[in-house]
Order: sequence, then structure tokens, then C-alpha cells
Amino acid sequence: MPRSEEAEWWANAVYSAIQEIPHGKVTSYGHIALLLGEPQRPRQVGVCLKSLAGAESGAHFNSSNVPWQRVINAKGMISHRGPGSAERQAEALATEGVEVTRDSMGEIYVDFSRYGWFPSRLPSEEEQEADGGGKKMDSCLCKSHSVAHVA
DNA sequence: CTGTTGACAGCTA
DNA sequence: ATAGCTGCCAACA
Repeated sequence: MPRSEEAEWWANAVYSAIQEIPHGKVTSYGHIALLLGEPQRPRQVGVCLKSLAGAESGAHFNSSNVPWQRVINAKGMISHRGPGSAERQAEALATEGVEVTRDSMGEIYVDFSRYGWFPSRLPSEEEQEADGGGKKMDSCLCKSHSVAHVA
């Protein structure tokens, strides 16, 4: 299948998955990729977020209906991609009650053990598998990172 | 058109 | 604990 369609499917899936992240919770780029069945493409998740339409664009998926601020890297750190970007993300998270911390380097972190959201399956997908099969879901594979940066 | 650069992450040394 | 490699692929110089 054509690459453009593939890319469109991917972007659509990424945005949809991110919309499943509960208010006040955060997850990682890698986990979004994992939920989509593409564990080796966490970078492409970031690529999609980079091109997320603005709130006033009128696009189906835009920065006002896609909680982009709830996606951070696997270390629990808010990746910087431009001047002040990490600050804005931290502020957006603080608005929804997520407490952030900073290390000596000024890097901003979120404690996954408190705000992490790492379900093994996308909530919407669980509904689809609602057939009689005794498929037990392995609850949650929370990576209790315990915020490594203990120094 | 080739080479680099990323909103990343896991493995290796 | 830290640094370097590798996989991935779109955007850009």
C-alpha cells in the first residue's frame, strides 16, 4: 500500500491513542507505539505530534482535542524541542494536576509511579475483543521507573 | 539525490 | 551509571 496512506493511518492511530490518555496522567512515546503494535517506532510518534495541527486549524485532530502534553519520553522527562517548549508542556501538565520536578540540569520530570498510564491494551480495543473468548487481560504493565534520576 | 537530524527507546560494552 | 549503536522513517539542507 502507498506510503501516504500508511502515514495517514499512523498519524490517525497516534492521535486517537493519545486521546485515550486520562486527564492528569502521562505516558511515553514508546508506549504509544507499543499500543499501536509498532514497538520499534517511538520516533514516528514524535513526528506525528510535531505536525499536529493547531487549535484553530479546524482539523479533526488538533492541539485542543489531542492531549499532546501527556506524552513524554521513557525516562519520564519532558523532551525539549525548541526554546520554552518544555516549559509550556510542564505548565499544561500542572494545569491538570500533574506535579513536575526538575533536576540540577533544569530538566523537567514527571513521576511515572504517580502519574504514569501504561495499559497493555488500548481501552477502545478491549471493547472490540468483547467476544466470549476467555482472553484475560494482563491488567497493567506499569514500569515503576521509580524516577531513576536519584543521583 | 545523498546526508543529517530528530517530540524515542532498547541493547551492548 | 554512562556512552555508543541500531532500528525507524519523515522532514530538511
